[in-house]
Amino acid sequence: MLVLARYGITLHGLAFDTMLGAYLTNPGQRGLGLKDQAFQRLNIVMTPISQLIGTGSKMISMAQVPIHMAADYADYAGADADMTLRLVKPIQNELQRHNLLDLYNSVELPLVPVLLQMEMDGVALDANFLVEFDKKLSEQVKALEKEIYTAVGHQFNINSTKQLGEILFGELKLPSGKKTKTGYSVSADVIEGLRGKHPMVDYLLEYRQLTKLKSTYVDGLLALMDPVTGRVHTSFNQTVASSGRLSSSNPNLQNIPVRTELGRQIRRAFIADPSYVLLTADYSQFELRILAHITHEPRLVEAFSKGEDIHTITASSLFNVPVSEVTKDQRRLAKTVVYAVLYGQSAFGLAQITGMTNSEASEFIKRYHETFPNIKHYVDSTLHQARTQGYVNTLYGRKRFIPDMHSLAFVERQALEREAINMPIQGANADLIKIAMIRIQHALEEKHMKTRMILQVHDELVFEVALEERERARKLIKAMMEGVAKLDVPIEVELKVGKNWYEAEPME
DNA sequence: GCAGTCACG
DNA sequence: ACGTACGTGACTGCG
Repeated sequence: MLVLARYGITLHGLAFDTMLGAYLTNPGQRGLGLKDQAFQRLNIVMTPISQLIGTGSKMISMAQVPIHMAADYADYAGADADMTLRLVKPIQNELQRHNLLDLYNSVELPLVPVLLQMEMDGVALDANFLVEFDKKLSEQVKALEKEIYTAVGHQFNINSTKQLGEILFGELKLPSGKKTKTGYSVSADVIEGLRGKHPMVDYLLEYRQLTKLKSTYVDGLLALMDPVTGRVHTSFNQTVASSGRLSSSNPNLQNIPVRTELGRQIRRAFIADPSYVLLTADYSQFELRILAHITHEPRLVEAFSKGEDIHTITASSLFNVPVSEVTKDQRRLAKTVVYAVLYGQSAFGLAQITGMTNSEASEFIKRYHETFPNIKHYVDSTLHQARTQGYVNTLYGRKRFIPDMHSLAFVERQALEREAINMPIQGANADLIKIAMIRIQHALEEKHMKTRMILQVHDELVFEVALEERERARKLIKAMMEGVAKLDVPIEVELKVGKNWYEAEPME
């Protein structure tokens, strides 16, 4: 559809997509492409495209194909069409057996043209800002390199984990901690523990942050920007994530920095066209609301229904203090505990990321389960389903298959159990936002509005809103996102608006 | 092409 | 004693 669109052809009436169908029957599986499916379902070995156009640096495009090979290409193209058609029935049948036809017909297939439009529209970037930011980062990186070399006494490749490990733990004899398969771990949490032990440590952490920003975000985005339109066009991948989420690539616009102030500056580069503004719409604590709905956990349902701050309530319970006396730190810790327990993290893991002791962590987890007893029941029944039926599913019937865990070692079994616990929640989140996206884009089209939906970041949608449509768009988006389904708890959406993604401020 | 690291929800 | 929260993608080094 994208290729045809480049030549002004709009494909209507998309009837079936074998890749999407195969994805729903087993979203954890690799090999959903035509060649793999033909082999799996029809036992036919198809010619790989690499046999015709080569691989790597020697790869050619269709336009460079020598004419004497035209017949081979005709065969190749014919096989693609033929096998695609032959796959439809078997995949349809399997969707039906798994009760996935509804999800397929009312969510995944209608989402295709929605994503297509988002990819084609793209997002406007402020190239001048990125170039200026790049200069600042380059200068700072250079200065940090110098400081690091001086502190160590000689030059080396700071980006090489091997060289860095040898210097930190060999040459400088700093206390080494974690190991990887190939040597010392030099990840940020390890380096963090070395603060104050050597002057290069602080420089190194800052160097890491700045080079990450420069290479992945500043240089990466500039390289992928269309120089004529000034926009970047991501790909939204619909058959990658085993939970039912989308993913984004080339560039990945679902991991633009937000957590640190410096990183967050990158969001200034994401702008709206003149006479437009950016509007972001975030589902507030969506996964927890879904958990409350699935488990009917009274304390959770009550808190959400009353519009209370869920993390403050949890903190009050965990620390046994009145709601009014919960500190910021307690609230933050409560939030960490909630997500840790929700996804099955161990006391050890919780202790690692929070800095508390193992016994404190296990005490928190215990109190959490006492406060919200239905959550334990959800975990137990989900694991039971995974073991007896071999799959878990979302409210909308999306399935993820969980292999038999019987004979597995403890660690592998635990990992699969956590995947099973997480999927119905993360997957329901994905189902719901997909439905909202379809409805919103249809409404925008129907009303002939200029506003366009341009990004999805798992529980957030970003729009480029025509100035004169601001109020209409706000109401429409809020109503459709919050009304996407009727749950046991209210669904709340927070809207922000601004001339760029960084400056977006609360509406209303 | 793998491993390590780090960015996001 | 071990290894330790789910789901992604991009960049760099290195063999």
